[in-house]
Amino acid sequence: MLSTDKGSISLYMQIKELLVARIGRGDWLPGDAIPSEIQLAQDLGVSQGTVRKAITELVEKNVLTRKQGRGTFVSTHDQERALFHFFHIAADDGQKALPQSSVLHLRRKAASRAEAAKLHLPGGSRVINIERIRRFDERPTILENIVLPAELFEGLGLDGEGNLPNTLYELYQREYGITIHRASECLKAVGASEREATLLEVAPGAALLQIERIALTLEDTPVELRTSRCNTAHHFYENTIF
Amino acid sequence: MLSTDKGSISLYMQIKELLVARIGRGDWLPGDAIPSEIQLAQDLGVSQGTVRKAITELVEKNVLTRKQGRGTFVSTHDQERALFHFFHIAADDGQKALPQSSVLHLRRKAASRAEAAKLHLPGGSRVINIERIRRFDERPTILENIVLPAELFEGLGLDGEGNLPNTLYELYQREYGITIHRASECLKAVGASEREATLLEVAPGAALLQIERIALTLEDTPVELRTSRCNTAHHFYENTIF
DNA sequence: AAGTGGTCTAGACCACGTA
DNA sequence: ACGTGGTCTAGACCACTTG
Repeated sequence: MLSTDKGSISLYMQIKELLVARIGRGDWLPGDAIPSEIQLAQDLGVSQGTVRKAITELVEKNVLTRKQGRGTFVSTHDQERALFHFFHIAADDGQKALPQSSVLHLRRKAASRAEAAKLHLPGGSRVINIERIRRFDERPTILENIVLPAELFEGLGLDGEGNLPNTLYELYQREYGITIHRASECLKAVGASEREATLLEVAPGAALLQIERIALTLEDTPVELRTSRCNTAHHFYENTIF
Repeated sequence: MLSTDKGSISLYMQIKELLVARIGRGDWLPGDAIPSEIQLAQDLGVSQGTVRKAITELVEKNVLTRKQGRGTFVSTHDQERALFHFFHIAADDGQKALPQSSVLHLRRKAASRAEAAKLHLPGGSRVINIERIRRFDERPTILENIVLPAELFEGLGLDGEGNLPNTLYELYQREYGITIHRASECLKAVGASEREATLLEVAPGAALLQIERIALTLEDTPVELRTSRCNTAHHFYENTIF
């Protein structure tokens, strides 16, 4: 099981990988408690400190959550996490709230070459394409275009298009067992097209903030492409550099 | 020195604060080695593991850098750090390089009300204002407007305006003992003014990416305001969410 | 009271860099 | 050879949550 050979990687690293593998395999679902540190230490034949070090690094990566006196749990995608971890738009007064979403269309299609490449799919794979508009206080502010591998999200949206929840990442996790752990975003300033201008109620050519996100699972598999175009007249994208 | 009372915070936290205080005070300068873990443990009357835990958290915060077999050092602002930690603009082909900078003007003035508030200065304090343009391959791409408290950066730029290095954070650290540890950025898309359009060689009203940064020291004191307006026709702002 | 994570110790041995 | 950080152990006690 665990290797203590001279050339092998450290025990706590092996334990980390083992835990990640078991979570990825679904042994423990988001929200479940994993065995206690002492229990794991006995099972694996190492000391508690070694298990603890492995768990500590997974807590730092947001994979696990410790609760003193209760146990260690697989992290979930609650509203909190969606809001503070993956949603970076705030109002000019500093207030942060999730906007209301309404779906403009939801359809299946063949992936474009660029989409297939970014999602690591074979050329011509089927994808689900969602376009939705997000409003703060009734004011349309963000236009989102989302692309998902159809294979991974089978049946999504087939029960009526408008039935999607506001926080999609909760849905991915609950219904499809897919947990988004990382994302990389590319931001540009672009001019609004005629259609975008109409939908976002701005002048054609007005400056919009474009955010291209690739969302990844724990194993770094890309599973969602999301392009947002955002009217930043009364909102901004915030980023903290540590 | 260290308190082991019941109500007090944990030993390793106290050690962390002590180390931060000594670094802030200049006991060890950036690039210096701090005493070894064993040495510190003896001095403080705790075990190596406790010192180690304190140091580990400071390494994660980029305050210290460990080098196996050599020691633990106060982090420095080398080019690497400037490039990968605080500079988030990359070319469309993914290449990342620091642009060349040229100063448009450097002057002293009274802080505006907003500037004073953001820098936590008393109203009407003197500030240094730098405007510079940054070019990738001769193409003007970023217009930067920088505001610094004059008190902290005495004498900056008085030896000829154009003499500033490309990576200012290195200068702040080397010449003024000020190390930038954190920054918070607010991004918007804005239309180019006439002047900006001329300088950046774009059409007036063209969409520019505006980045407002507040840079902070280890003690979370704001010491620099930087507003960048960036032509994102061939570049983008990248952000990774963990 | 029992079980969990959180802190801390004292010591062992390994891997690495320097002299 | 020596000193540094890096890993690991076995055990202690504390703080918190739950039955």
